[in-house]
Amino acid sequence: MPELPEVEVIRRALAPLVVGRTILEARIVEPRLTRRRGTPEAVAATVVGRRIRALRRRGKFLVFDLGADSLVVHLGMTGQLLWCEAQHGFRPDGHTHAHFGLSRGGLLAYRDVRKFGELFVVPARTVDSALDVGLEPLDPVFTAAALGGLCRGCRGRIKALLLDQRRIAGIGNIYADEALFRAGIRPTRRASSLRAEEIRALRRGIRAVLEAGIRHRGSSISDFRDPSGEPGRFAPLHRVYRRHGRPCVVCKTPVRRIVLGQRGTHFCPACQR
DNA sequence: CGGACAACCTGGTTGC
DNA sequence: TGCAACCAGGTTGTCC
Repeated sequence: MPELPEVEVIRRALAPLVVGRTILEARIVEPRLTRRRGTPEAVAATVVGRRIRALRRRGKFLVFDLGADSLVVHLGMTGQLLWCEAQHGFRPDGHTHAHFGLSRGGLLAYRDVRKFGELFVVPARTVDSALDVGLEPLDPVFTAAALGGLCRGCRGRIKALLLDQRRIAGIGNIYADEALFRAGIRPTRRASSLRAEEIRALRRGIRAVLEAGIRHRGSSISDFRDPSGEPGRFAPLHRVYRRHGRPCVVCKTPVRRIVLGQRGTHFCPACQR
């Protein structure tokens, strides 16, 4: 569910609501949430009493800046962060695994059907090393030269490179397929075989599709919701993702689906070489 | 290093 | 209608 655009949509919606508020209460009821590091009790004890200074995004991670420490949230496949302006309107269901009561009555709930998401606290100055993710594709540092360098140093397939969070941060299965379609590149190509012109097209395709995803408030296949519970509107605009068997929007050739690295992979066999 | 695979979870869809 | 099989936006660990 949540790739870079969805996480960014959540960040933009949540930041004006939570920044400046103090965490008054933290309830983490599903211990799996903190499996990576810490315990529910330790995380809760660290965040209570702290003011949220900023809300940032790094790849698919949301980072709540609490001063000396940062609270990090990853939404896995089905994680949601839902906002309740008034705490008495909070109606947790069986999939609501944590909630945070904030000053001025706000409440932030974490809901996650499949429980692949996680939540942990790290010292603020160690966030970067703890997350260990690569280039932000929407940052100025993500140049054609930078992407070219990654491609040259990679013997695998280009789609695998796009999905490798330690090289490029935030691209998931939907946006990888969509970016490769826009660039006219077959997902099975060896990354090191891309020519300079293809690398420029890929960089453009990646940025364009991520920006479009954000502009349309995310891709909701089934679970994605923004903090107010609204689904995104980008899914109907996907050009290849889960459109196998249907005509390519450009050339009418049927879109194909293959499995690459255990992930469903969609492309137009005519447009993508 | 790359690739194949299983595992972690739950629910929706498909096909017999 | 019932039920099994398969699929899913992600990540990690193991093995070869």
